[in-house]
This record gives sequence, structure tokens and C-alpha cells, in this order.
Amino acid sequence: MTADRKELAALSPEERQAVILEKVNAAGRVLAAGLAQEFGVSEDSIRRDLRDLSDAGLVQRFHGGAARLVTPALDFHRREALHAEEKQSIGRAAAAPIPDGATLLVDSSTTVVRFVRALSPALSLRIITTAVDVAAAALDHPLAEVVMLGGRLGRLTRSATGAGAIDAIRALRVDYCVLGTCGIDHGLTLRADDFEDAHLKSAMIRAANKTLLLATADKLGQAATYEVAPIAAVSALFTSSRDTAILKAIREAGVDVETV
Amino acid sequence: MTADRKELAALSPEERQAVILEKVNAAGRVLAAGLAQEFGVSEDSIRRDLRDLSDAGLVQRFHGGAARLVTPALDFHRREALHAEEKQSIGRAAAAPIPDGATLLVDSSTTVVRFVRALSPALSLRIITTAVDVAAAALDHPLAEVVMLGGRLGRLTRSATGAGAIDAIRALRVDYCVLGTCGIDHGLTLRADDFEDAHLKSAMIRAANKTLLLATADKLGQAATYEVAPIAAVSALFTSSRDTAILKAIREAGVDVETV
DNA sequence: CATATATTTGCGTGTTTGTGCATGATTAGA
DNA sequence: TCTAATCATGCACAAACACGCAAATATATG
Repeated sequence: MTADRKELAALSPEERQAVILEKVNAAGRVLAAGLAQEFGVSEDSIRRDLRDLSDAGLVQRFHGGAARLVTPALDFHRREALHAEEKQSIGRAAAAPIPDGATLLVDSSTTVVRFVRALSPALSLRIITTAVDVAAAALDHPLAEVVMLGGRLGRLTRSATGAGAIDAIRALRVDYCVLGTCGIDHGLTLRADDFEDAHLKSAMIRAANKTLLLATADKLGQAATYEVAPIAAVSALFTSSRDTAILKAIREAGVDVETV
Repeated sequence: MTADRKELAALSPEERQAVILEKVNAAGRVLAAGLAQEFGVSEDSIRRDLRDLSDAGLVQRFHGGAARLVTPALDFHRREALHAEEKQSIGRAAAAPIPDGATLLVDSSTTVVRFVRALSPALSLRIITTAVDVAAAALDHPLAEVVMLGGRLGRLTRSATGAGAIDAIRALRVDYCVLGTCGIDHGLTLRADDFEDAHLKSAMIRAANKTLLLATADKLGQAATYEVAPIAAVSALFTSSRDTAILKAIREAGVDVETV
């Protein structure tokens, strides 16, 4: 949305790099030659930008351009296999208190996929999601009604993004919002590079009566630049972390913390 | 080095290796010659890729290609592949003529999933679908932009239904519509019980410049109650059927029939 | 306002990487 | 064994790259 260019107005390197980073995360990969033409600068400047972004650890370079850090190919399944047991038990714990007839709004993450799989088959549920993998898992549930929110799919999250999805969420009113992707510091945080997702998640939280947060141990204390919501917006946190200091602080914010 | 250098977007070696690794793990084994053709590079480059992957301990090489390092306990993907070599070759045949830069509107079926997997990784495509499994497969394609149309998901087709999806399709204008679920009699037919899907499919056909129909042998001559469109609405039929009588009739309706 | 300093940019130079082709070596299969 | 296919190695070429330098621009300071 910010890509509006005034044809000849020269952008500062910072601005340009911000736009490039956005493009990389949206498209998966960009070519130096194409960027040079788009911005009306030489390829050298683009290369300098790419090097800066690479040094900052935000993109991965290759000959001809740059790509997103985590390539889509080495993918979801690999991440899912990582810390599988931990995610499994978090998912199980979070699924336990879900009552019959509930409507759930579920974001995209490997942990919430476990959560969906752990939901009792005896429950009649309504599961709404933007993520293809969550939708696929939810369809295996015998009684769930599954609604997929559409849009352009992000390669990394394998989930819908953009204004369409956000608008659809704004029109919703659900019992539970189930999140698994956020880092937790003083609030729920996301890396700045997917700031579109941040809007999506805060819309999800607003649409829900209660917000459940599922977080593996590595998520706690992970400060990221973009704050989606204050920690008090969360109703309950399910985590494998044993970091008593942080957990105590979260409890004192009024969050029901359950460790597994 | 003159001649027409490929206009196709060249993948970096890293990206190519990631895709190859995926293919190896999905298919069990790959052939160097086939990969070279798919990626539009020489066999030498493929061999270098395979050597790198082998050095990294990710695949096992053999003369002619490479194989998965550890064969997982019988996978349900494997069962599907074994049972449906027919679908595989139909998908491959239908994928072959798709040009670079095309926009595809894809319906839900196991056959079109094969089609999506068979699309050359060297192509820049835009894949729009209502089916979660198609979306998941499309996200593995390195250059595709994937758009998921939202809505309530049907349990059987694992795909969006309803007025929302139909409206979204009405607003589209695409190059190819790829269908795999219809029966074929005198026209494209669907069982009466999913008449909502019939509306969806006819909207998809109307949105497209060309309609490709992928049909396993059992689909031909299968009369069902609801007619989605006349057979002449189809541009090309890819099928494993050898039923000369029906195929002749279809050809005479102006459809380009290709048997595999 | 003028000058000094810093930043950014484009171009030239040499270096690295990726690729394809040629030439032998190796292997699978008859 | 023999034969054809596959493979490794060396080489050449083009594309992409990093580095240094000078001109242009922006920013700061007296």
C-alpha cells in the first residue's frame, strides 16, 4: 500500500530499503535488475540496499537478487516437526476447556494446528481461519463447520493477508480467538516486517470474547518491534515455559497462565 | 550464446535445490534429465545441485538422479500416488502447455492437485483457488502468487462454497480455468446434491478465457443430473479414457482432446 | 550566507559465481 | 565382456558482484 512512488522524487535509502523489504516478504523474492528499474536508480544502489538488509538479517541474498529469509520450500512441515511434543501438549491443554458450540477464530501457526487436532471430536464447533493448514486440520474434525477467510496467501505463514481478510474479521463476533504466532514481551509482539499481519491479529483479538495465546518457551521474553496488543488483552496463556519471572508478571496483568 | 535466452525467470541454485529437495521427498526419487527439462537448465547444473544436496546429507544419489534418504513409513501420500498414477500423468499433460505469466483459476479435486504440482517451477504464475489442498500445493511452487477464495468449506471437496465465493469469481478475469471434478456426458455434469458447486463451476468457466478439463477414465459417460455447462464450453480435455465413441463425440463438439 | 562535513550516487575496474559445452572416466545393464 | 548412458573435471563466457573514486546532493556549523 505504501509503494506509491512519485516518479522522480528520490527516496532515501532507508525508505527504499523499507519498500524493498516489504516487496521481498510479499513476493518471496526480488531481482536486483527489476528493482533498479522500478526505483529509477542504478543496480549498485539496489545492491547496497540488499547488502544492508542482509547484514541486518532481514533478507537472504542470492545472485540476481534477494529472497525471504525462510524460503517457502523448507517449510511448514519442518517447523511443525520442531518442538513437536512441546506444541502437542500446549495444544492439548488449550483445547481442553473449549465448550461445545463455540465459535473459534484461529490464526496461522504450527502450534494452533496441534490445538485444532486436539479438539474433542464430540464437540460441535465453528472454526474460522485464514490459514490453509489450520483449515485442512479443521476439516478432519467430524463435527466442525469450517470457514476459510480469503485473500492473497503469504508464503511464510501460508495464510491469507490483506485488507479483504481484515474486513471480513471486523464483521465477525466470536467466542474465542486462538493465537500462536506472537512473541511476548510486555505485550504481544510481531516482527516489524509483517506489519500487515499485526493489523490482522489485532482485528482478530477485537472480534473475540476471549483470547487464548499458545506459546512455546522460546516465544516468551522475545521482544519484537511491533506491538499487536497489550498483554492484558489475553484471557489465558498456555505455555511450556518455566520462566517464573515473566510468568509472574503476566499473571499480575490479569492473564490466566497455564504451564504444561 | 545468442539465440533466445529463456525469458523464464531463472531460479537461483539455492531455490532450485530447495524445490528439488521437496520433489525428492514427495516423489521418492527424481531423474536428472527430467529436472533439467523442468527447470530449463542443463543437466550439468542439476547434477551440481544433486551433488550439493548429497554433500549436505539431504538426498541419496544414484545413477540417473537422486532418491529420498530415509523412506518414511508408508505414507498416505504414497498410497495416493500409487493408486493414482493415472491422475499424475493427466496432471502432467495438462500442465505442459501452460505459458509463463498465466493466471489460473483452479477447482478442487485430487487430479488438479497433481496438475498444480506438475507445473514447471520456472513459470511465474498466479493461481486462484477455492480448495485448501490446491492452495497448499500451489504454495510449494516457488514463483506462484496464490490467492485463496474464502467461504464455508465443504467437507467432501475441502473447498469454499457459497455466494461469497461465487461473487468473488464473478469479478475475476483469468486465462485458464482448470476443472477436475465434473462428470462428462453430453455436457459437464455434477450430482444434484451439490448444486451450489454447480453454480460455482459455471461461474469459474465464465470467468476464464480457456477451460481445461481433467478427467480420469471413470468420469466419462457418467451422467449426472445437473448440467454445469455444455461440453463445447471446454477448450481442452485431458483424460486417461480410451472410450473412442465418447471421445469422438467430444472432439466433434470442438474440444481438443488429449489422451495420456 | 558561506563553508565544511557527511551522505548518496553512478561509473570504472577487477573478482566471483553460475552456467553450458567438451573431454574422458565410471557405471548399469545386456 | 561390450555398449550406452551417466557422471566428473576442466575450461570459457556472461552475468552479478565488491571495491574504490569522483561528482552531486544534503546537512551541519560558524
